[in-house]
Amino acid sequence: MGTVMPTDRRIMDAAQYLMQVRGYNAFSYADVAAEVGVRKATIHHHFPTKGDLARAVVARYRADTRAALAAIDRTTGDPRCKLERYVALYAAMLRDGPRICLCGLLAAETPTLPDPVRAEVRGYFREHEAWLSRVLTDGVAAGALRVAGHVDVTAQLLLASIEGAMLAARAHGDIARFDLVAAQLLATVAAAP
Amino acid sequence: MGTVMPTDRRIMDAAQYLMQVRGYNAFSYADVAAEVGVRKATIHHHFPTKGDLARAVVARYRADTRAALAAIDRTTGDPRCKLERYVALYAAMLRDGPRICLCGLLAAETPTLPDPVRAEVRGYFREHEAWLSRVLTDGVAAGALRVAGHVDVTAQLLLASIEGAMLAARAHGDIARFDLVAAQLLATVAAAP
DNA sequence: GTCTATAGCCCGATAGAC
DNA sequence: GTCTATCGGGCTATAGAC
Repeated sequence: MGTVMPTDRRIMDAAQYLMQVRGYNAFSYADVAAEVGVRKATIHHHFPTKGDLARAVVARYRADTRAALAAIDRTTGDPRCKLERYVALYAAMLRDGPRICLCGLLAAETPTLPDPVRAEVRGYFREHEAWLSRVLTDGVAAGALRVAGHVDVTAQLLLASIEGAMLAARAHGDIARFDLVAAQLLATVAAAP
Repeated sequence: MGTVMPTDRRIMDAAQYLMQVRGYNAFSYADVAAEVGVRKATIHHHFPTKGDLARAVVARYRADTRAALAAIDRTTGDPRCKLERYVALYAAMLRDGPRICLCGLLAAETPTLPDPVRAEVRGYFREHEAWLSRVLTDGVAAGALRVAGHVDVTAQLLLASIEGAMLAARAHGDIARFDLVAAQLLATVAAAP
């Protein structure tokens, strides 16, 4: 039957959840240990320092979302459809508990992060902006999208607005706001021609 | 000659700076005390708990920005000019040290905030969205602005995008990105007719 | 209103038995 | 690889002298 999930994966799952809810500075080894059902020392065995744990979690998060982008590319060729699926990734996250984008939250905490974690977060932003930029470029070339201004800046605007919309939804305690704002964003910034 | 600034104001100034850099969960009474040049007990005398201090700081921040919005309304009647000045408020904050919008950062930390602080942050978002909504409504009525879709949602989009652009600038360690993205935002979402 | 001193707790991290 | 036990330190908050 189903294989038991290894301890280091269960630790990362718990740590990711806690970080998406509370951020880097407000979760502890004790929190993770309680969630997983092991002792703090066990976590230190797998991830010696808190920075090590956070770095591993963000690196896996990047890899997971990279795979999600590849899946989108494989599934559809329509640029507007790609952007809608991209937004849907974040909407699903919001709907599944009080979580927001891990890298959006960590971006806010940038000045307090260990250097390796900061580097991973920066990589996330670069990577997603590059993917969005490519989708926009293809869409414009194919005549499927209308973009005003530079494509690269528009890609940055898309990511920033999505991250900001998650923040605002959290501030209001109203997840539905994200869907409304994101829909308006796509309609305005990457409009049909 | 110049009056000496009262201790409680100096405490709030230091606390606000630290909160805009590190957030609620990563600043301490010891940090504030060191910055102000008093002992921790002195801060507890003026603000008994950390939640009291944070609430007072956010309430003052709201009042300050409310005054800034009123100043914009007094200075110009042109809606596009108002929006540009609004963005300039945030750009000035970013340029003046590693700070971002206090309420954007606290929004990310929402689940860990004391209730009164959370309420103040929520009030900030409501208030600014309402002001933006009014500017957009006036601009559309006067034929000075072109807004696609609902005005209220567009106002929410504007605020969310600005907050998100500050996050992205922080993640990249590149303040200049904010100005580019914000300019593109205004040109696209609240375009000239 | 500011200070010294300290309580009581939680933190990240380590040592060493099993 | 997981445990018990603990270290050293920072945290919020309080008591009480001046």
